[in-house]
Amino acid sequence: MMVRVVLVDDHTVVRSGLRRLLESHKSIEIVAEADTGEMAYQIYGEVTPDVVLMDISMPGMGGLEAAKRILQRYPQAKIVIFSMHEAVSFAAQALKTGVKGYVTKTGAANDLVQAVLDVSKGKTFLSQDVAQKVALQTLIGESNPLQQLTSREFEVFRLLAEGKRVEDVADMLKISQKTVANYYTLIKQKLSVNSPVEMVRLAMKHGLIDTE
Amino acid sequence: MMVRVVLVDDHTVVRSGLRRLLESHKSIEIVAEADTGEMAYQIYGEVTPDVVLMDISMPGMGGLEAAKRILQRYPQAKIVIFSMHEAVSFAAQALKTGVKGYVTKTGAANDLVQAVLDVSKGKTFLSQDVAQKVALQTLIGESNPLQQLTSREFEVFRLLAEGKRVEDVADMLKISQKTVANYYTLIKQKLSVNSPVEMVRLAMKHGLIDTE
DNA sequence: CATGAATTGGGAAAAACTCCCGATAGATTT
DNA sequence: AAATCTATCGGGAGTTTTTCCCAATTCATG
Repeated sequence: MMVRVVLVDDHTVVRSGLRRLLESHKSIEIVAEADTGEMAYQIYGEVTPDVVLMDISMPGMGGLEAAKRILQRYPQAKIVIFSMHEAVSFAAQALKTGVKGYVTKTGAANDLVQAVLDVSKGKTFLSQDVAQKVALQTLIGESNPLQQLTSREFEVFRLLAEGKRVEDVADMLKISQKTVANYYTLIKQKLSVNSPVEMVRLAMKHGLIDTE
Repeated sequence: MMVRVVLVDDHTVVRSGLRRLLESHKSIEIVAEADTGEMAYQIYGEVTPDVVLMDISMPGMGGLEAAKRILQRYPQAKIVIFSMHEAVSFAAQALKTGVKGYVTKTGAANDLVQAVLDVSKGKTFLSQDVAQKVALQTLIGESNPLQQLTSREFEVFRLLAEGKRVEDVADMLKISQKTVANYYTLIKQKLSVNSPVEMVRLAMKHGLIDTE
């Protein structure tokens, strides 16, 4: 029984690599590829694959947004998110949207195959490195305030913490500056930060931006 | 010939420890102690010691401010600053005020004795760990933009980089918010930082705040 | 279908930031 | 000793940001 997979990533080279990697496993078959979230949604309807493997960061609608759309239309869809971010918060955001697997690019190569296979069987998969961090945080009893943020708030927070100005964020998300400014205020309240500096440090602490 | 020393630190316990440490050396004699910068200044006039060993961080007028006052009145005073900060910038700020020695608390215990003895002989003393960093920075040709800041600007920068709000800084330094705001603008220009993120990175890079 | 959460943004006041300027006090130079 | 320079401190005023309040949609879920 083959596991039929759709590959979604905006980089052709990466798709080729992933295809090779996955197909080296005899029970996995790549039935289609897409290079945007929009296309992924469309293709899903056409081929109804067993699993969608999707990059989290893509121009236009990102991986999470695309996943959300697909899940909305096909609630039983099995999606694995493939991400460069090892931060717990990203995985949390992803899993909250309903995807079944979260794999980091830095993890073991076999993780990817495992994730696809596990998810195809109805299991959930989370990369070792992320699982490790979550476990530690939990055991230490350290709470992650970023969990309180909604998907959109998280996005805005991340961009602002990177140093983007309110105006830039508004442009990037195609919403008004007013909205971003309002989110900004809301986020600061939710996270109890009083200054932009504290916000940046919080983001650094949680690995959203690099310390350097 | 005994070296007559005045000890300045706001923590009684620390003073006791330092006294013990220094007096274990037969040629050092603690002739007085002070727990504030103000008192240090006053005592200096009364006992005119050979060396003043002063903690950099004390409530009220800090160690550097106190050193400045003493040096202003007694330009030949020999002062050793004792600090928790290993960052080059702190040492630079200290030496710029005219103190003769800078010793870190994390350095070797013997450094302290050595610093007092060296300075009493008219030499200058700088902790090994700091010297090491300075040397590396110099050899690598890396410049330290924080050097451009005046003493007060540096102070304001440090507090802001820690996440304090303009208002908090104004309260702490007992100056108006207006002044802090003006400094803030000036500092950003001098350091060419455009966002809080850059400010935090710069401060981290130079060890003013922890990486975490 | 109703309720609630999430997303979006307007209006208006408050706060922050910027830029320019002046005052003072010490230090340095001539 | 007088003039100059630098650091520190803040006012004025204009611009920008932030805040707070509120409302319209959309969408999911009970």
